[in-house]
Amino acid sequence: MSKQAVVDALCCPPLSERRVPAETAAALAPALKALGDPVRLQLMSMIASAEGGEICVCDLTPAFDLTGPTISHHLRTLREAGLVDADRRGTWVYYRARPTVLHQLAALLTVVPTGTDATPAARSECS
Amino acid sequence: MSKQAVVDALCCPPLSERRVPAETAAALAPALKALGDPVRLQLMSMIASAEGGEICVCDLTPAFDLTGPTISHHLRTLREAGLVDADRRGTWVYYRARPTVLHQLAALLTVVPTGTDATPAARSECS
DNA sequence: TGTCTGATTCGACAGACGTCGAGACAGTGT
DNA sequence: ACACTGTCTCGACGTCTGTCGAATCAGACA
Repeated sequence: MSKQAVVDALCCPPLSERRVPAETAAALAPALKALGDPVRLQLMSMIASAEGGEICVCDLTPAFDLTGPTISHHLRTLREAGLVDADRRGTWVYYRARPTVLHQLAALLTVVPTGTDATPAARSECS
Repeated sequence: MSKQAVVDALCCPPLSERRVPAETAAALAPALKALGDPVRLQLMSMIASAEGGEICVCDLTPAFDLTGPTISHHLRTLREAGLVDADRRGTWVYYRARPTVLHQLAALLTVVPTGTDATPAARSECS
């Protein structure tokens, strides 16, 4: 995952503070795109809000009116966007959120009060 | 724009605090999808960070290696997602950011420290 | 080993998306 | 009225996406 490495290396000036450079846009857009589907947004939320920090695919699949392969496809998309991580434990596969990219997106979308001045309060911590 | 009304009416429990309901996901996903393209992410940033709060299409178009119609198409997508507003003033058309949806997205993507507890500091103001 | 269950991959299909060129529309200025 | 400039709409194109059923892979357990 070389793209993942790029995402990890970038950091988070709010979108409304200065123009986001092409490379940052290219690196972060795939994560936004991955969350830009209602099913994946719910999946992401279920994973991120899961008790114990992880959730089994077997709990994810029945929550939607979709087939197993389709859910699997959406989970793969989230995985490739660097938003979640999976690991198999015995028969079941568990998914866990990766907060790093989520942090970056939240910081990017933070709106500073007025157009041009830099407000430090708007900056969330970033690796 | 009935979808826009829905977006405006919704509000912002962080994605990682509790599972986002299907209706919220359906309402917010289009905005994330709209930002999930590198060109549109840069356009959004240029608009949101513009001096005076607005920017002319004639300043947007030459910043990309794309034709006018293509930029126009992307701007329409942002407009339909409720992220920007346009108005024509004489020959030129100016675009302005709508912070409401951006606020909601930032709040949604905010990651609360540990899986289950609600942290009030993570909540940004929301109309 | 064989079989069963859970999850992923593969192949296919309809629909959506990003891009372009050509044409239409809106305002300005002659 | 006419021409010019800036922006948008339309139609077309190849590509990507979401979905499914069928097949495959990974472990568990007889």
